[in-house]
Amino acid sequence: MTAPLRRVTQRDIARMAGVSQATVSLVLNNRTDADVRIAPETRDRVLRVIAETGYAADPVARRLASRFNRIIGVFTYEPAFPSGSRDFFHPFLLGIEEYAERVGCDLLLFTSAPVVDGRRRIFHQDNRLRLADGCILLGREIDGAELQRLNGDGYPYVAVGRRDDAGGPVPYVGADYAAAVARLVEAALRHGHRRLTYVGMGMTAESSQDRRQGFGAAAATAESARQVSAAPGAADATLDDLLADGSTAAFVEDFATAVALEAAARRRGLTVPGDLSIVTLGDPTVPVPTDIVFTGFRIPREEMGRQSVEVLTGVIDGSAGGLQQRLLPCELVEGSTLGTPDPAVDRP
Amino acid sequence: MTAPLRRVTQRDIARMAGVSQATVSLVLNNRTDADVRIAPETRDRVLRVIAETGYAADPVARRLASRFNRIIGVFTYEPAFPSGSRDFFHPFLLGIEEYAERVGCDLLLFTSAPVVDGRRRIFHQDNRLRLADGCILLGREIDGAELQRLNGDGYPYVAVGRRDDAGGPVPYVGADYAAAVARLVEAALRHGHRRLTYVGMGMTAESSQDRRQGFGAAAATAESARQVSAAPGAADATLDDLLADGSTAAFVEDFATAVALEAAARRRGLTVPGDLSIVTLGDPTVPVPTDIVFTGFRIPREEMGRQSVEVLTGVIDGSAGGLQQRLLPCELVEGSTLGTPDPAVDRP
DNA sequence: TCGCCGTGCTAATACGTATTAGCATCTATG
DNA sequence: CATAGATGCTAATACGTATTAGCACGGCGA
Repeated sequence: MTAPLRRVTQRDIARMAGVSQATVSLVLNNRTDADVRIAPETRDRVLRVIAETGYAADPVARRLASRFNRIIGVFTYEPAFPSGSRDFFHPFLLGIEEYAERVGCDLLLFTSAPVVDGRRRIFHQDNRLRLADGCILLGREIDGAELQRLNGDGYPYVAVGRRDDAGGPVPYVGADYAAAVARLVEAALRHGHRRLTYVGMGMTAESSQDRRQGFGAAAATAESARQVSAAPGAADATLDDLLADGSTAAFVEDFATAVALEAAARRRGLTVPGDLSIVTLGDPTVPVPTDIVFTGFRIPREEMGRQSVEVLTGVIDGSAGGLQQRLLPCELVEGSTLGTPDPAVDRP
Repeated sequence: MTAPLRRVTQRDIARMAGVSQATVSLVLNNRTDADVRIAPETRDRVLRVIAETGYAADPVARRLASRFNRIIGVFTYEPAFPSGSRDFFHPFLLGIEEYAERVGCDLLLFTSAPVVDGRRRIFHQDNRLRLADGCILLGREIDGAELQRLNGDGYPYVAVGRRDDAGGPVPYVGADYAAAVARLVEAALRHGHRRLTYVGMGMTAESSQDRRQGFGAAAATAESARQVSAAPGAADATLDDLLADGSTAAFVEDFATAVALEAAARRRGLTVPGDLSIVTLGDPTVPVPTDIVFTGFRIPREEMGRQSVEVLTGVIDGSAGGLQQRLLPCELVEGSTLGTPDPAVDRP
């Protein structure tokens, strides 16, 4: 083991080439402004020494001196790994990674952010946000107070998924849930469904609100359009509720709940979609094994990742005018769980 | 939009608290050495101002001044995303992420490294390795010259997967392929197989060498133990070759090749494992759909990721003595493709 | 009274780069 | 031959933090 030799610096290069440190920096950055002139021989000499030594500028010092780092931060607003939802977030990361590579940025995952009260916190004692030029926020729910603080600090960021204003507009790249749900509702109406039920997970997350709003708007002409809440574990109770209401189509926010509901229906001898149509409203957030292809839609996760980087770079260099909020369309999935309801019969 | 307000610095805090910048730094770092003393009242005053302003030290400046960054770099030595192998590498990343979180480090993905001649390069014009305190290297094949350079520079790194020396020992966390393959060969011998064939992908990667070595050592007592090379596309030719040789068991390095081989055998009316046993030597590196559970082993990818971070932190702070090379055991998979060979019959 | 020590803090400097004002030197021009 | 302008480079400084030598002050013992 040799002693950790000191890093080669611009000073060393300068000494070797017989110039000043400033000249090395100018050559390195290929500055050719009108008021910065380097003789070709000098430039070559410096470049030769750089090549010989294999010198590379220290990015940390560079960042301190100038303004940017070419680093994009990624903050995952979910409890620690390993968690069931990690597969759900992976495609976002792939898109982010792909676009970051294209624009020549490195990606900093803020794995060091501590978990307090079951969720990650951006702001804490030893906040490291500034390592990156800007940050992408991932997660089902994002604390509005933290968004507000980011806005206040003028820190460049983009949320993946639409977010309500928080002390100003929040830049985001989201999925157009409202439109996707509306199209599914319309499809159900065309199939002859008249009593629809939205089976949701909660009310707070923007992604839930958007789905509910799309449902409510599109189902306005139906005979009945209710919204209830349910969890995967309560599938039987949910099924009872649907049957009691006479609903023929369930729009289920959570994929796992849809799977459980279908299984419960089958156990009772009901057919899907004959006795009950089940529509899912997005990809599984936790892994659920099933052989059935549910009718529903797909969230353009990779594309959202890509575009979030695109928007972020715009926010960082200030070139993003009003284009800081985007909603991407979701692709509908033609599954086997939405169909024409059987003529009403007395059900047990 | 407000003008991008200047960052709050220690100077600002110092001014507000009526102390010097140095004092702020000392308070912030909770220094309580014998020769550094801060009166409790002063400390409280500074801390109060810090809390009020929400100040957080700039990690970049901190890194420039001190030595460490609490950033672990991850270099993926594969061509750009999207590539088929990304799912193979995901579990490594999960392990890395998990352990990084535990030790409070952030993760820097070097997505900016350019691809030259079909592979990523660590060293290039605008080398950013120094952003991180150390680096984890991922990839099937890693350029020995680059490892040598890392060793020469004294840059802390760890390879995931065993690597040959390169101007010195290479720190790594690998999988013990030799032992895993040897156990599978022994199982085949116990089943009565006498003519074995290793179906490989190449000779250069260390992971291939280790498997071949384990095969060769354990199969020494067999009547015949050959090694051939093959690709998934040439499954029929490979099958011909196996039958001509009279091999009853194929040890297939590449998962996709194993799947193709089984399909080819089935098309010819052969049974697996009756007519031919097929053993796989690791997880799929590209996604291959199959319903069959192949006998083989599982690479402890998440654990390798975790331990690579552990080793790296040791290398960085110099506390890792001789423990810089680890081989982890692979878990055997009891599949349905290794069995007792049918009594030899004339095959078409 | 002097020296000594402990206490609490600050001034100065280093880290490695980018930027800018400006100093020499040389050439062209009147 | 004085001067203006172009050319090629450097000195100085900023970025924000960590570290260290050392200053000022008060109390205490001799």
